[in-house]
Amino acid sequence: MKTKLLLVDDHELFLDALEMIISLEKDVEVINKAKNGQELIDYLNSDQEKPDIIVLDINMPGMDGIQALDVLKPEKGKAHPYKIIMLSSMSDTRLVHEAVKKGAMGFLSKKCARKEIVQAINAVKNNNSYFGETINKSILESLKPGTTKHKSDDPYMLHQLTDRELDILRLIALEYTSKEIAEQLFIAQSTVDTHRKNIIEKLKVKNSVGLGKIALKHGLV
Amino acid sequence: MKTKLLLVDDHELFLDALEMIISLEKDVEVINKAKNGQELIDYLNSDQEKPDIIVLDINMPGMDGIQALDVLKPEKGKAHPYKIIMLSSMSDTRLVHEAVKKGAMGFLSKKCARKEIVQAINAVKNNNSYFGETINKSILESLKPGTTKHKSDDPYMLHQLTDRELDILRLIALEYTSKEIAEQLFIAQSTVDTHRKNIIEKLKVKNSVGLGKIALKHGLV
DNA sequence: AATTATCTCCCCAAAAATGGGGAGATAATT
DNA sequence: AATTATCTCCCCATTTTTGGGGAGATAATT
Repeated sequence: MKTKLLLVDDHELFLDALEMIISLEKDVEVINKAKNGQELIDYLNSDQEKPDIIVLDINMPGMDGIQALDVLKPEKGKAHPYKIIMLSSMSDTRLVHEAVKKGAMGFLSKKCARKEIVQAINAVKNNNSYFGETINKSILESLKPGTTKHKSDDPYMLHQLTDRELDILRLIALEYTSKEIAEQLFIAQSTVDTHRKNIIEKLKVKNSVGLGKIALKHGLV
Repeated sequence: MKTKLLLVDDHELFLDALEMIISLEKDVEVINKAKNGQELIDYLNSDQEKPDIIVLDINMPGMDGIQALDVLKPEKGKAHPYKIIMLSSMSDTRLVHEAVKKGAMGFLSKKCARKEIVQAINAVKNNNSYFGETINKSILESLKPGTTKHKSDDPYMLHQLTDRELDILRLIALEYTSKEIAEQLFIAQSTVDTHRKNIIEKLKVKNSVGLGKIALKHGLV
């Protein structure tokens, strides 16, 4: 029986290419491809053939890979119904930890060599986990003391903000004043100011310029 | 004689995969691959076999695709020595214009279907240009009246600033106040304020948050 | 010689943001 | 029942930014 794969990536070209690489292996077959998290979920909820392994890109518009992992979370006590290999452009340690915590069994950087993806599939197929060489290096690197990480590059930085704070942050980054934001959201200017204060505090920046930069870095604007 | 290709992308996995897709075509051959702009330039400056067509990713660390185009620019009056197809994750109209202006003959989104890359190669091989369907759509979209173009994405936007203004802009983007900037540059705070005023005016933004975003976009910080 | 650009600095006033504090309402969780 | 989180709003004062004006010094260009 061939191992059944489902590939998820928003770039069709990459998706096709990945399929070709994987199809060279004779004991593996790609049963479907999805262009975002939603398509993945929809497929799994349908009554079509279920995959053994899901290769899941992290950066996707709409529902991203990490969010998709949340949805795929198995019921308490049960094992993960699917074996998952994450793919990412950046090999960010935090992302690796996050993904593993949410049940991923493998993690590959897109910078990895072709053979790594095959190795990863074989490893995961046998219930082992696989983390690319690049990833291992970056994990070791991050364990070194004294390595200054740019806090503002933390992809989960914005998770500590509430929904409302995200609204406000976005509008600040769009160069609106507190008064304008208040008018748009039908709340008092003082409320906007309070939110602004709290966001600056939470994100550890000096002023609204810092807020704008973080919003930009995280694709909020 | 087979058409000789050189592929440039920072993701090795994608590079390998792209090579496989292209290798299915019998009149085309991939003679080399590069992982960034510098490797590309180095290869072209070496005495190794020269490619007919270069497939060039835009987003790469270090020297990106657009910068590489600058370096590859032919001497005045002469035609481009290489035919270039740009690849990009985003199909940004501005990028397309920029790339075409700098001599690219094709532009593809990574979202494109597999066959598009083949079509693009064939078109460019015969001295035609090729722009993916996705791209065409976005160009047409941008020609629609009422479509606000993002002026802040103009890569030459900062050229209108004087050296001193660039200094100030950078410090503002680093979240310093006028007073702090004045102290660092040994000038009066009023001078910094004047500069700030002028920069906001020149860059057509609403406030310092806009300045921060532009500085970030242009790698000033 | 005259113009232009740049950098510098100042005046003024209004608007906005920053940084403390507190506090009520609601909803969710423990 | 009590705690916690979130969103809302207000008070205060201070600092910073915005937006208008003008103007002198210098250097470069026409």
